[in-house]
Amino acid sequence: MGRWQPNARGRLEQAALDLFGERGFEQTTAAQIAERAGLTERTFFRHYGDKREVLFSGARELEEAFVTTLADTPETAAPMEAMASALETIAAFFLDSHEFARRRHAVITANAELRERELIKLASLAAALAATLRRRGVKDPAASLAAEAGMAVFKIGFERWVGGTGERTLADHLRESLAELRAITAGA
Amino acid sequence: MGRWQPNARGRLEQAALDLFGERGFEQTTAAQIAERAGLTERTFFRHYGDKREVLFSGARELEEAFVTTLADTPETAAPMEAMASALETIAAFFLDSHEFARRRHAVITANAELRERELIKLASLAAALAATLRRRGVKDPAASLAAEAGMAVFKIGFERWVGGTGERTLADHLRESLAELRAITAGA
DNA sequence: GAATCGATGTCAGTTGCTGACATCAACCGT
DNA sequence: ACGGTTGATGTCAGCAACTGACATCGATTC
Repeated sequence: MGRWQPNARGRLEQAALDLFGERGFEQTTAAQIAERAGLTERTFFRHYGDKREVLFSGARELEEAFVTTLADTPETAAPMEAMASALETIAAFFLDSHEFARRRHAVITANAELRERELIKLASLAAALAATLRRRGVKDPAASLAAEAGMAVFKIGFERWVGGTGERTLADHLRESLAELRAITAGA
Repeated sequence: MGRWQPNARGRLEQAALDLFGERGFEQTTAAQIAERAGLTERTFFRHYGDKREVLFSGARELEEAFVTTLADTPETAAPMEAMASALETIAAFFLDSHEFARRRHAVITANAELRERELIKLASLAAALAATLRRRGVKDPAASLAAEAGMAVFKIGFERWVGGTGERTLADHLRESLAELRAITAGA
């Protein structure tokens, strides 16, 4: 048996989500989160660069998976075809997490600072996707725009999925949003 | 003559942009900005909700102008036609401000917290535009997607304009980005 | 079994930000 | 002309986010 309880990060993230849900993000101090997890405030800040980051540990994995998937699509696919394929694959990661995503999303949308953090994670993801497209030979501004368009589809589709009952899958919502974007931009 | 020097906000914004440029955002304290403007830290926080906000006073006006312009396009225009027209009009606001925009953008891109703030301003703008489109009878998710697509075009076009020499106008870059988005999303 | 390591704890300090209250020129009504 | 009100600012005390320096002590390594 180790000197400390295992899975410190997991305990911190669970405690944070619970406390933010109970009394709100601003009304919760880092010391309170740490205390509920059986740790100290200083340890909290060793695991997370700031108080908000405790809700975004999954972002790195999502970005990696997204980039890998996009990079693995056939070179022959047009930029938005590749994005569509990547979106399809990524949606599978969220198949069993509707309830968790719902709780987390409720906390985030209730606070402006957390929305800011969410947006910069999406922007970072868009930048990584644009770089991947460029590596596939797509020129700018096409690469950046395809990445931003993909993020717009992901954002809107995700919001509608998380705001729904969970009966329709995320992949479903993403396909619908992409089709809608195509219809809208189809003008002369 | 008043009891105080006039244009406190203007002095604070100028001092902030200068100091952030000289020594960086994090290395500048709110008290230092206030001091250079001949005011106190407390007064700084009366004018701006937080330290970052001093760089974003123009966002409200931009959003208002954007929304007004979009609302004033003929009801017959399709969503992206209306967005394109609004982008065109908004570009005129930036005709003589390339140098200022360049300095400000350099400061913002150099700091993650400032990039976060910029992103949430754009998100707020997108939400306002989506609401305006809905008021024109556009359904969701089309309204949200058109707004997000418009913001993507604005973002990419603005970045390319601000990173250029200023010879090509912002309107120019926006038209190019929009055309590129249309080309990309035109797939089956 | 000694040396090292790594996750955690302790403590003191800086900065962002806020509430409560004071000041005093300008303005307003009589 | 004069008393009251207003509004932008100043002063001060305090909390919470975050950081650097150093200590602790099981576990691991040689």
